[in-house]
Amino acid sequence: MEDQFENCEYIHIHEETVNTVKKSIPSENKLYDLSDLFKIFGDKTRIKILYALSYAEMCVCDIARLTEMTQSAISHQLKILKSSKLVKYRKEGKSIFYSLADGHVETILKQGREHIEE
Amino acid sequence: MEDQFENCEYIHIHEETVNTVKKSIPSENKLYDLSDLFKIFGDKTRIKILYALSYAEMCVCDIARLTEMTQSAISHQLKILKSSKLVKYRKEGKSIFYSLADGHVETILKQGREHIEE
DNA sequence: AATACATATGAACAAGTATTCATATGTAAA
DNA sequence: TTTACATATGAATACTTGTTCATATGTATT
Repeated sequence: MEDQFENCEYIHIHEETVNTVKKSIPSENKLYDLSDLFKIFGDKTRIKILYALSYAEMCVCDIARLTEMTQSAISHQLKILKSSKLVKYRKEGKSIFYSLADGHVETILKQGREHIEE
Repeated sequence: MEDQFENCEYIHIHEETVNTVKKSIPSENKLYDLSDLFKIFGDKTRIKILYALSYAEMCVCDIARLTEMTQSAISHQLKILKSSKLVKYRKEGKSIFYSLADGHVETILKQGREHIEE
């Protein structure tokens, strides 16, 4: 990683901009957590699950059939969605019903959709 | 992909839910585009670039130094951010100044941050 | 035209990840 | 306490992707 700036002349006007911005951006840890969160949304299967749950709570098998994917695949994905607190669940007999954890999910989906639909 | 529902008994109450939800969720193409968009946010380097540009327009070299990464890496990432219309740019002499393309970026970042900070 | 700076790009490698398959765990009914 | 259903999980594979390295293109200055 040495000489990483070999292409850049840093005796110029933007020196100050870099320093100011460097102080303003969130910490490394926060950026890490943020990108981790958005990674979750970066998969078609998970997006589909999240959209589905925005309309109704559903059990694993329902989601499997809706998405036409295997029960195993959905279960793996739900585990990821659970661990990032995007979905919550409740047990009822043999079934487990999943639903969205909070309103941020829908807001994020909405903003994303607005962006691509322009 | 045969027998993908072998674990599920579909002679039960949720039949109707599945059908209703199936009609409500966005099309495959839209889900694909959406997940593609969020993939962009799912990388620490790109998140950092987006945050940086939310404070000031910057040239490639400035961003490289700010992030302490190579010019090449940043250039590759900017290409991705350009092609998904998250950043725009203007030329000035030898430099190219990048900035955020629209307000959605900041809204999405803000929502994400709210989610992880709870 | 030649030089120097700023940015872009292609190929290759390393690291991460979504799905499948087989199987395990949990839960209720008989 | 068997049996059947619902969900979870570990390992393996195939696929994707971020960075590096080397080099190319673009742009101004001399």
